[in-house]
Amino acid sequence: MAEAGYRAYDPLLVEEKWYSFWEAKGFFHADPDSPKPPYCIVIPPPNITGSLHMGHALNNTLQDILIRWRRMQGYNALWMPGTDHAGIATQNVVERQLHQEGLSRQEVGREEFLRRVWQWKEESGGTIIKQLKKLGASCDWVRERFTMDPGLSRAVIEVFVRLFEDGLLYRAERLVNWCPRCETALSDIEVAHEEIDGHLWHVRYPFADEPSKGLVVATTRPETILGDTAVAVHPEDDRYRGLLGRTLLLPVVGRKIPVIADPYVSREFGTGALKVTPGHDPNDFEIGGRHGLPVINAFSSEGKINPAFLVDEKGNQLINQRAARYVARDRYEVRRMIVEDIAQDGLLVKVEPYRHSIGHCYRCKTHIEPYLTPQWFVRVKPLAESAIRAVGEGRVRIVPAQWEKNYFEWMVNIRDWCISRQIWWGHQIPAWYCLGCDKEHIIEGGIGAGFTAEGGAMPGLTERIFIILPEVRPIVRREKPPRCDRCGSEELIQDPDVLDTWFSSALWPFSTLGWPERTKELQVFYPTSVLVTGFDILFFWVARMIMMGLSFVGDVPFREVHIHALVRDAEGQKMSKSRGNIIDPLVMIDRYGADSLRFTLAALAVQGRDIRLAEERIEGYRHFSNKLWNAARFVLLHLSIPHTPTHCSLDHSKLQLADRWILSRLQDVIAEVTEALESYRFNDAASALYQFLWHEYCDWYLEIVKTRLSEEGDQGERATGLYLMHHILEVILRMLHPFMPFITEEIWQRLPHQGESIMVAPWPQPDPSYRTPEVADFQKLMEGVRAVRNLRSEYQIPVSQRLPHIYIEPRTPGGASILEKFEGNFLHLTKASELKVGQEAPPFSATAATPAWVVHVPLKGVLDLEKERERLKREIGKRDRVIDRVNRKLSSEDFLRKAPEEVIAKERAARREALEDKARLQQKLQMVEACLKG
RNA sequence: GGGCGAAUAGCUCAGAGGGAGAGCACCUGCCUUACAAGCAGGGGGUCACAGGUUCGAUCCCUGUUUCGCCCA
Repeated sequence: MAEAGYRAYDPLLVEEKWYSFWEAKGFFHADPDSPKPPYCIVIPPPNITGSLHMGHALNNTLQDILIRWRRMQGYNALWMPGTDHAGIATQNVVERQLHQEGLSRQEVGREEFLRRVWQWKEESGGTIIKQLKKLGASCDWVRERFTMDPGLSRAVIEVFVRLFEDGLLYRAERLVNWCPRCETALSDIEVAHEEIDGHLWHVRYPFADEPSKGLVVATTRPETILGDTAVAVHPEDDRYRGLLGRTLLLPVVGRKIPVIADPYVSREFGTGALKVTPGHDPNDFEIGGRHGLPVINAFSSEGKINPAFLVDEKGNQLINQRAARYVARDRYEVRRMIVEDIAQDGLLVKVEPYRHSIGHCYRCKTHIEPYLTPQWFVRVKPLAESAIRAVGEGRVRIVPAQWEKNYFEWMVNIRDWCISRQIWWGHQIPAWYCLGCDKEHIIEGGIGAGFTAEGGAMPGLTERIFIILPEVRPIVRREKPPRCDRCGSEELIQDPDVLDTWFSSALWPFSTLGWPERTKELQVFYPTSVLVTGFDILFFWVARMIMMGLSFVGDVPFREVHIHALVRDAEGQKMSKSRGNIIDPLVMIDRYGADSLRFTLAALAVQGRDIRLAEERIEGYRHFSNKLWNAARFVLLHLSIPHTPTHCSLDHSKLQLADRWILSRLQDVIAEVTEALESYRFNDAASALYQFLWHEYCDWYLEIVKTRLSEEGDQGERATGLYLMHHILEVILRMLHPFMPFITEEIWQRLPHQGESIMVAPWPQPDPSYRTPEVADFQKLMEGVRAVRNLRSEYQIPVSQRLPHIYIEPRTPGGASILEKFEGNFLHLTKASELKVGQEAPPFSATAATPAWVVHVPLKGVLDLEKERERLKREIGKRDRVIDRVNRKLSSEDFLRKAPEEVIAKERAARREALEDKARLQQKLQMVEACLKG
């Protein structure tokens, strides 16, 4: 007898082996010259700084399920993998390393810094790829791409230049979202708004000509007083009408500022008087623009106080002893100092607690500062229009469709996209500036581009630093031009900024396929079939890919977008390191195997609801892996019995009811699972397989087959049973493979099989000729078996104690013949010795009724009459409740007149059945009561 | 402030205009020739609240409450 394996499945022993096998065989590779129809998914590229978290695990499990399924269906399935250079995140990592050496990136210089980033990427950037392999991801790894690869970088430059040439790119000075810690601009969507508990400070701004009186304004940001250039009131606010045109003295600074009228001001908020800080608030910037107010940058790029704020209304520097203390201190420290100083001056009227929402950097959580700097922007509106149409017309289908609404909402209100970042790691902007003819707009010295903190060069700088003013005339080219077109000067400097990482991500579906080259891959696989992602990057990524794909390839990047859930912890909290509620997928894989983790995620992936994951769930699904493993062991044990043919074919004449039942159910399940996958209902597919394998194949079919295997019976029937239990298992394995690739391969390889691997075996197709109405008969028999088992359990008769007789009265025509065909199985499943059909049962027996049968189990000597009486009363009570409910319906004229025929018939049948049950049970009850008396 | 979603068994969640379901947990009995990570059986829910539509609502509509998310 062949070794059928250990009793409990151990994933660690097999997973790595099979992954290497698949990879070595080249099963992951998609050949563009294949005649098969293409199916393509591009991976949402994980950050090179990333480590596999549960979100990745879910996202990539779902993609792998789709890819493996389609591959088995005969598609030329390409899962395009790669990673994202993650500009800010990666730069942060390497900067931290430098700091540990006591260095800054400015000190080592751009070239050396980038060398170090690349070195870090080579050493650590592949971590997440290895982790994806542990998960079982069947990506075409030989095609792996990185957003900073030469090819992809070329695509980035190409798109930038074309956008510029089409007038869709511009460089301008705008109030942008600035992270003072990362020291770079961010786009609007990289800012996360969060409510925090703050204060509302009411501050009196004295009149210049009457300092004992003044105007009270309310502010949540007293530190921005330094940049105030006016106080605004609503033009129709009677309280302040007389104050228009008067001059106020700016607290702490002493600068003179006017009172102006602007309809933007809310009369209800605070005091109805608004301090206007055009340099530090987008709305104030607008107001300032309307009134020609000066804009003061009170902060440096690090969020510290800029000496430039010390100016009077004519722009002259002011020397103010007290205010000078603020310089070069952090904005929040200065807030405290200013509040103190204002209080000292008697200008602090009151402070009230106030909850408001403020922007945080999505990378480092630092409070965002609106900050006036020159940046590059994409004019997105024209691009968005075609992208809106693509979804509106269904050329891109978003699943579940509810997300389309969010998509439209955002796209319609889209604003220009700030794409320049003041960091070094990324695609440097292909724009050059001429030191010959444009010199007046370029200032040498300072830090970064276009802004300055303390001014002057930092010690140890190794390269020239330029401030490039908004008025500069950029020369945008695919390569560095040898000389200026305008003046012929060879002194050209490249824009020091790099592009938003999402700019290169937006090109991912076509840049990875070789664009701008017209590659075979692009022809075959573009548009890709589906994009699988979380809703958190719908705007960051999905929308932008649609825009870019339409503009540059002329077609949508993918035909469908499947938006899946976010993985939360058992309490519904977002998993995060700071909360300490992380469930690490790698730990779970080590503990339970990748298959169990994958199956769990698929089973919980319900559309439109987040996943609450607890380790117990994964543990629970490990039991499912084990169940599968043991079912396979059972099959293998019997297949290896000597003289048993393992390649026998199906002899239809030998099929028994149970065989026809399981075959019929198998066709249903194949259809169900396939259909669920087609509509991204992973949970439905998973639970259909779970239910079928465990509760139909194992609980019933394998149990039934045992009777045939243990008998010295008909060799043909025995062979059919062996064949079918193998066949059904093999089909289940193929359907489970996309969900649980490792265990299914391990079992499949042990079973007699054709082909090299289950991962390239065909996906099963339902065969309607196996469907049979006898399924209903089988279900009746199952109910009969359950009725007997229930009586057994009620009377606590152990399975080891055989029941000598079971009496069954069929209640439906043909019942006796169904039973006859099933007699042997019935006896085996109930552990009984003899079935008596249609005969009167002896008096001391327990009775139960199902729709098809009345079952009596003789229990002379065991039957507790008192107990049986109570049980029968309970059963009768159940029937009474049904009769009551149905009678209420059937006695309603309206119901009889308006309800559909089938419903009425169904109710009538239910009543008839309940009444019959009740009559029989009552008869039985009378007998029991008679015995009790006698 | 605007928008979206959710509320069903102790927990996590499916579900459908006509008999309330699953998994886990719980209770009872079982080492029945694959599996105790198992087998068999069982208890348990005013389907958030209030109205409306309907012969019939847990499901559809309206409102309320609570919670979550997104945007401003």
